[in-house]
Amino acid sequence: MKREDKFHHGNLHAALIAAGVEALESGGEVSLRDLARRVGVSPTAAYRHFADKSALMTAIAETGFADFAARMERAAGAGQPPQARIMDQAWTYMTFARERPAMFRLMFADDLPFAQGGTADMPAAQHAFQTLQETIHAANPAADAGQLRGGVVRFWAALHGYVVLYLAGRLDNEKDGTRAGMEAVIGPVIATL
Amino acid sequence: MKREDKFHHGNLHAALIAAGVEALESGGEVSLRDLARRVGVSPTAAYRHFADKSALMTAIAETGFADFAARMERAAGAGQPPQARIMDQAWTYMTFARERPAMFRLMFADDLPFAQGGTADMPAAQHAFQTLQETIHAANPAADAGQLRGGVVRFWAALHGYVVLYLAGRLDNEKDGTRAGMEAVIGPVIATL
DNA sequence: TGTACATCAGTGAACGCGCGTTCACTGATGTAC
DNA sequence: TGTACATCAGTGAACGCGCGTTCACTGATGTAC
Repeated sequence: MKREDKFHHGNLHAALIAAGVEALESGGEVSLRDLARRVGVSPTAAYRHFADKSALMTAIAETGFADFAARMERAAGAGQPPQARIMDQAWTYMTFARERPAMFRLMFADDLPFAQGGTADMPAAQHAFQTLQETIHAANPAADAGQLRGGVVRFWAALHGYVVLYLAGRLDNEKDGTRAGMEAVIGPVIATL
Repeated sequence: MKREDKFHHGNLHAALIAAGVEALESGGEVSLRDLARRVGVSPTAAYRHFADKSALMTAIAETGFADFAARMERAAGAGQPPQARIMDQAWTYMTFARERPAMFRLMFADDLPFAQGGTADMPAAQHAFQTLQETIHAANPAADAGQLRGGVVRFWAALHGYVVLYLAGRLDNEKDGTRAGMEAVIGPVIATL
């Protein structure tokens, strides 16, 4: 047992985050009081570990980015030609959003402090972004920095928009939810990189 | 004065929607009670005109789509070659989102009843979509139905993703907020249509 | 090894708030004769 | 033209809820001598 496995008390920090993850998986809104309840602790106790609610939410989002980055990295190493690896990452992105929609929304919410000025202080998010960037660079090694960035943003926007519209029920969910459906839409964008 | 311009009471339906639009422009969350307050009426009165809060929110979103569709149609008729008209629509989309971010978020929220199963019962939304579809069709008259739909979804996803990431502060807001910045990213997607 | 004490992770109660919705009602409007 | 009446858009009070956050506190842990 590690030092963090103390029973009587302690480890509340991690427990609150875990409860938050759980709450996100099982639906809607996450409240600080509810997380305290799940952990079996008074609401006040959370303030010993987080400055306020948004700090807690940021920490929860961070675990989402960690999972996300790990999946993206796995996908990036899988296929053979860069284009196929990019498509694998696209499907991974889509799959993550479908499996953990509430977490996905939190990660890309715009009312959290870390949203301002990008995710500079969110290493896992940076990591996922870089993984993608490297694969896109591999697909077109001759590209200069500007072209590369333009390509990354283009691909990311297309993919993110597709996923977001899908989650919002704005696409044809039967067809567009399949890998083939996604490839038909995203494929030509990859070809522009 | 029309029949709807009654003073003493009446016209609450329109007044509540107008208050909702106003509340959205001036920031965050919209509550039914707050709208009633703005109009100078008891919260209960709203239920004479809307089944519940989400019906009110849907009506508010509807006015957003009406404005949006009108702007999109104007943009579609402006430039000369189809590609230029498509880009005009892209910039219009982006501009709408920047000018009315809270309304934009409401329109594309996924927790409103109309989100389920697309926006079939939201004529203005359909209208905007069709305007875009027609311009894209004009850009490639030889496309069959499947190709056309694929193209529309591709363009829409790229554009929507770009705008959403922009609003969430995930892009380089200085550069990507300009028309030139957007064109560099979106242009190659238009070329795939 | 045993005692004194500082530290600090927790508690419990409260503050002040706003929300969506329901209830029984009132009082002005407009129609029928 | 005047009266009786039904309609229906509003009111006011309440229900029950949950929220984030602050306050003064307690009681277990671990360190110093």
